Amino acid sequence: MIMNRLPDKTVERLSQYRRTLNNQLAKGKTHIFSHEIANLLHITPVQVRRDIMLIGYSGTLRKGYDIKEMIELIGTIIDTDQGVKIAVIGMGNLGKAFIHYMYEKQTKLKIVAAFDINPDKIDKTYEDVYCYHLDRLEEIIKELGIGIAIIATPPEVASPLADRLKEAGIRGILNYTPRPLSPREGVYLEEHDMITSLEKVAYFVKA
Amino acid sequence: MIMNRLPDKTVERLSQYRRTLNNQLAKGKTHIFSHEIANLLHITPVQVRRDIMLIGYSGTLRKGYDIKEMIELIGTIIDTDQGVKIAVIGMGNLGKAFIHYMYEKQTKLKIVAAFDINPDKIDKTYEDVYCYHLDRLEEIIKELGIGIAIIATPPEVASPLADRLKEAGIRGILNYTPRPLSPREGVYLEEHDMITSLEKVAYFVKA
DNA sequence: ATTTGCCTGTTAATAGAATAACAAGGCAAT
DNA sequence: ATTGCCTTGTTATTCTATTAACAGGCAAAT
Ligand SMILES: NC(=O)c1ccc[n+]([C@@H]2O[C@H](COP(=O)([O-])OP(=O)(O)OC[C@H]3O[C@@H](n4cnc5c(N)ncnc54)[C@H](O)[C@@H]3O)[C@@H](O)[C@H]2O)c1
Ligand SMILES: NC(=O)c1ccc[n+]([C@@H]2O[C@H](COP(=O)([O-])OP(=O)(O)OC[C@H]3O[C@@H](n4cnc5c(N)ncnc54)[C@H](O)[C@@H]3O)[C@@H](O)[C@H]2O)c1
Repeated sequence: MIMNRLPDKTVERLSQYRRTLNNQLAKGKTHIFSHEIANLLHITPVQVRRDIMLIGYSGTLRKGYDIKEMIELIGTIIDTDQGVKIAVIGMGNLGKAFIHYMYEKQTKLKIVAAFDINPDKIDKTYEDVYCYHLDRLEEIIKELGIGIAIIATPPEVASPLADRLKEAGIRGILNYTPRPLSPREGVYLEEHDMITSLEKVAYFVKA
Repeated sequence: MIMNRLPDKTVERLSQYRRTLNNQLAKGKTHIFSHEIANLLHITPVQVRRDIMLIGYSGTLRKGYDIKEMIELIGTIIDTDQGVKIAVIGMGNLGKAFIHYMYEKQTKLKIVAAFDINPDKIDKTYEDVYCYHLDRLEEIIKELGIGIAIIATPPEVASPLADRLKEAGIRGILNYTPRPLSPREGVYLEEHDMITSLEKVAYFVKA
């Protein structure tokens, strides 16, 4: 199947569709209509159908979409076959929350290592994830074949860290530090900051 | 100043501009050019100028923008005078990370209460934030005048919780649960899920 | 057998956001 | 004073995303 680069937002929704579909499958459903998916995710049915069109899938006319097929198809699009290995840098509250969150999730994404500089955290295992000293960053990334890094360190170190990560061969960074990172050639970057979200909510609440 | 509803994305950036401007002010700068702001945030100068235009501010021609003035103006737009009070529901790793993050930040946004159902967490203070039993949710929201809630509980309880929050008079919800909430009349909703972000990164890394 | 109703798939229209283009102002150097 | 160079402010264009519109098809009801 020839697939042009999908729109950003469609990719985000595919991830959500899959999660929802998995839930429905677990409940014993085998087929689902676009408006059912839409209701579960609180978006419009048209948008669901449009996204499905973009990935080249087709439902059957009066039965809707085959849940299992669709889950698998989404898998071939957003997963890689071998799965993606992830590292968390900074084992504070936030880093731990992420590891806890990903623990025992059935996705192809797997947090396989954590890094810190605080001796209290190093060489300990938190929910199956081993924490290494930051000095070993490049070594472990190579050894385990880690592709994506989540930055959850204090803001000051985010930028130099991103440089090291790029050099070490990391292909994608998820930055939770409030310090925005400059895009680096060949490294996909995604950022999120709570204060920005909160101030946005506050603004629209005020109006 | 008559101000139409600002675009979503502009509001997000205003929050970031202010943070950056505060940093620069602390370094002793008094004026700043659009391209300097742009570099610090890794966006384009045009976009900075356009946003500034939308809020009706003007810089001086060869000196750029007066940092102090601009910080104040952004304040009048996204802050409310009395500040906004915030509650965190769910004092797990994530809830604690948020409280820690907001602690001692100089913004008008203030986390003033936490709620949980686990006796180990209740009636304790974490970084100046007191944790109440969920039973007292409505009472405390009214008493303290809380306007925004951050949901960091297990996913199952998110939806009923949102109903209670609405009834209690909450105007904005920031949902960090992977369960999408349906919009509720009169309550501004913002959501973020790490797995979606990760899968998005994974997709674009793969391509 | 025909009609009705309800889905899908796709194209067309609209809205929203980012980028490009450029006029105008003023400082600095000459 | 004139020229050249930056920088702002704003309008126009392009790009991206969402929503609307509708043709096509099948199943069930009449
Ligand atoms: N985006 C958001 O919504 C959000 C929310 C909360 C916190 N934050 C940010 O996330 C970051 C982490 O927050 P937290 O609450 O977990 O903080 P924390 O202080 O609990 O954890 C930081 C961890 O990073 C470690 N660390 C320090 N320097 C390091 C280095 N050079 N390399 C590797 N590890 C290092 C520390 O030892 C500590 O374990 C902070 O930058 C904070 O501002 C963001
Ligand atoms: N969006 C993200 O990026 C992200 C990341 C990590 C975790 N999460 C989600 O955030 C939530 C919290 O994660 P965590 O790691 O802090 O989990 P956690 O288990 O550490 O914390 C959950 C807390 O909620 C409390 N709680 C349970 N039921 C409650 C109720 N009815 N009312 C109030 N409090 C209640 C528990 O006592 C506990 O303290 C989970 O839903 C998790 O899936 C989201």
